[in-house]
Amino acid sequence: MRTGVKSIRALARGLEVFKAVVKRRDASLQQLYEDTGLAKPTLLRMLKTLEEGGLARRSLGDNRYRVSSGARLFFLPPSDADLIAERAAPLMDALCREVLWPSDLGVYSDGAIQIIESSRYQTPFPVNRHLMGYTVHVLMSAMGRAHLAFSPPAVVREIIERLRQSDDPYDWGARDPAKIMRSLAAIRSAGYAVREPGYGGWVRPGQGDAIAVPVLQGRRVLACLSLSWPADAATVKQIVSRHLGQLKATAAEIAAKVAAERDVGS
Amino acid sequence: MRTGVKSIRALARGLEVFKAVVKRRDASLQQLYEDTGLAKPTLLRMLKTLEEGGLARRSLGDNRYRVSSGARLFFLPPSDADLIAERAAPLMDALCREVLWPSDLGVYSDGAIQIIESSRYQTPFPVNRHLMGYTVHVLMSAMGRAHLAFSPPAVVREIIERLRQSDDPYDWGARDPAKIMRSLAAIRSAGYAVREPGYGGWVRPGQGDAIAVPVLQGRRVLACLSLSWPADAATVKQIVSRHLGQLKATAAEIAAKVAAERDVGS
DNA sequence: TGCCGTCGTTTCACCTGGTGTAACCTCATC
DNA sequence: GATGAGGTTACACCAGGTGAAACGACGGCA
Repeated sequence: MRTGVKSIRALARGLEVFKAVVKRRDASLQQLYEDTGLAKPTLLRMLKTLEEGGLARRSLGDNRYRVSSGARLFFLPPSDADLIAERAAPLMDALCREVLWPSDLGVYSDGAIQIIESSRYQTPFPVNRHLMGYTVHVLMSAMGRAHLAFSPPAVVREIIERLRQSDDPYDWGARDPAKIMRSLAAIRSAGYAVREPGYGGWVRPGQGDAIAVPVLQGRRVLACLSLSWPADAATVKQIVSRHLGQLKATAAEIAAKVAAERDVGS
Repeated sequence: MRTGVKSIRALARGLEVFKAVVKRRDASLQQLYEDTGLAKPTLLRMLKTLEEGGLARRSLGDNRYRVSSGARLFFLPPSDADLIAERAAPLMDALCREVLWPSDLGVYSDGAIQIIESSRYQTPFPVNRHLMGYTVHVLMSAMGRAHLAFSPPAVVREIIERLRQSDDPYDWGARDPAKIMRSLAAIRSAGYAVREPGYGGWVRPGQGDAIAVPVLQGRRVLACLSLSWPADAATVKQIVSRHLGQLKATAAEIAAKVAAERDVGS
């Protein structure tokens, strides 16, 4: 993105003040003055603005500033997927710079894999963009197969059971569990998943190909990270030998970042 | 307070942008442009700033802005007391302007009444300030007695039981429940509580006096609202005849505001 | 009661920094 | 490859953000 946009000092400082109020649950002007180093008139104006914006309030009784309870309305608790996507984004960006091919991040949700982040914008190659929020099929896509292969048996059973009831032809593979189990074993020993041959028509200017690895937290698959490229540019073997290591490393970094975040939250 | 402080436009607009992003869970620049009416370069700069401040992020995959999950760190869930205090403050301010004597707002917590808001700053008379956060005794203070008198019997029993185990001499009245019950009945029929004679030494330049009424939500006492004045300025009878109506009306308004807020939250 | 120190508020003049128009670039669609 | 929509950059104007300094309110102390 290489954005040369300048930021707005007045706003940045206002946010600093807000954070300072949050940090102390209540704060006097003097304390904020000491904490932030801003001039008192400046603080007064900013706190007035925060107050009018519904983020802070000033108590009558002690003239101290507090976080407005109305502020809770602005902060709907973020989903796990949001958190993972946010931690993953810079790492995926870095990966894309090294590898040049784009990668996607997906989570299992409701019988499908949902794309929650993607670096397709970052690559100069004509792969399909507009993928965010779309879903791909568990049994057909590289990410779905990686998710299954590295999930505990109980989770796998549950997902398969769910897919048996699906009307979608792409999910009908769930009716032959034995076959699925064989592929999953192969994926586990290889360390990565490819998509079911013939699936993935969504890369338009020629067939695309993809591999996927899991983002693991203990035994749980948090998400899956894929790498895509036009099929005519390289074979799976070539890509694996060149980039599988980087892909796995990125997945591990994502897991580590999310884990670090979890600790803070508790 | 009558504050002549000016607010900061850049900050106010930045908060608007943030709210706009919150409103749509994710938003393109174009959408924010339409929603806020701000120029796009302005939006870019503000969003950049929000991003750096950890409140927003821009997804790689679709270039859309979302609320950062890091914003969660700023958000400590506000307590009920905070919410009540915030709703009550402007009403207490108004009351104080009419009546000229200050009022306090308290909630029962852990065997005592905690002062969570106060309009003592607003009154020109030399009553004790610095009350926020202090606690007063349930059986002795006007607010504590109002709390008990208008609470359901089960709650009253629980509180009395708690106070029996207190070391504080001011709580020893709990050892004669029958006497307490008689006072509570009297308070209920009068519609307001006064403090136990002799209690309330904390109004310094001469004894102070106070009456208190409950802020009711259904059968629950959310908080208690008191009105204080120097004992030599007026008798309880005079104050009751002049101001009890206003005090009760204010308590009812507080209850209504909090109830309205609750509905939004659900 | 008067003095003093602390903390909050107001004033005001400087000039930085926020602002929007206009031009430009990128990408998707047909 | 033309068209249009959405996103970004450049630039020049001047509103508006800024902090020093003065002022005011309050509490503590003796």
